[in-house]
Amino acid sequence: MNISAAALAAGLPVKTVRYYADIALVKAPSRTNAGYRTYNDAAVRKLIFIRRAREFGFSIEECRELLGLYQDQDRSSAEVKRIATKRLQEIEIKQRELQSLRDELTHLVSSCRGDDRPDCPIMDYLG
Amino acid sequence: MNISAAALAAGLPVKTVRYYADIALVKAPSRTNAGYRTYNDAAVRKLIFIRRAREFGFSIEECRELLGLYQDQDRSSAEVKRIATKRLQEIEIKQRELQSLRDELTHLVSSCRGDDRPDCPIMDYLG
DNA sequence: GGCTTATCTTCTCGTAGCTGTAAGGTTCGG
DNA sequence: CCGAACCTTACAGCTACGAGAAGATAAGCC
Repeated sequence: MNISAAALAAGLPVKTVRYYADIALVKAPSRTNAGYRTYNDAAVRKLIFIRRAREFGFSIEECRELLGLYQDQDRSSAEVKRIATKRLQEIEIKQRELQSLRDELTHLVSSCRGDDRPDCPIMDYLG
Repeated sequence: MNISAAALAAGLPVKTVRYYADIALVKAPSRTNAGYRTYNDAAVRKLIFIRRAREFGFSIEECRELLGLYQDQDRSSAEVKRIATKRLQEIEIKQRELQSLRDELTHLVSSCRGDDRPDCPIMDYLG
């Protein structure tokens, strides 16, 4: 499987797959004589794993750690749970931040007439 | 007022104030003979305006636009409201994304025993 | 005046996670 | 056997700064 077939199978852009190889996250298992990267099913599974982890918002370094655990027969689920819980807490913090931004902005937007006059509570608030 | 006094008054790091000058967002109104940036109250007000807008998550380019409107006597509040509404929608979209991530991750985390055995529904899901 | 220290300047590099583009080699279909 | 479609590396660019270097200037203190 060359890189475009692997990328397609993994649901990732070719550029991203090459980038992951560059940073040694998921390297191509082999190369052809001409230097083309060659992927097998196991490598594609790793790429899919990374894609899903990225969709959860895990950083590349966290993905690297998770992938290590994925391939570790002797892992403890506690370690996985610890990383996931950390991410969950980050999400919750972000949510609270967004909620307070939203509340404030909603208030400002709804109190702005939005006509062709310059008076504007949004500007008043910012200035 | 030199840059550190202005930064303090605006509640921004010096580095950020210099950066805003570099990108012509808020330039220092003047310079001393030695080349030191000199700020006045009007410039500090602009910096504060930008800080507040950034806290709402507006991009630098949006801040530039908002600052233009801030200084425009003939602005229409409709234009301000349009930009703010756009930001509000982005926040709402982000919130929904985070909520579904949170739901999924919460489910996975709570179903993971988190002991020293390798069995883990989080890994099962990702792999 | 002179000395030390704080502050200023510009400059470049680094961050995260890619994406775009250029210049060139390889492979494949007709 | 030729052009199209693929592959390679390498480098620039994106956001919004932050870190750090090297050197000029200012300010405080005696």
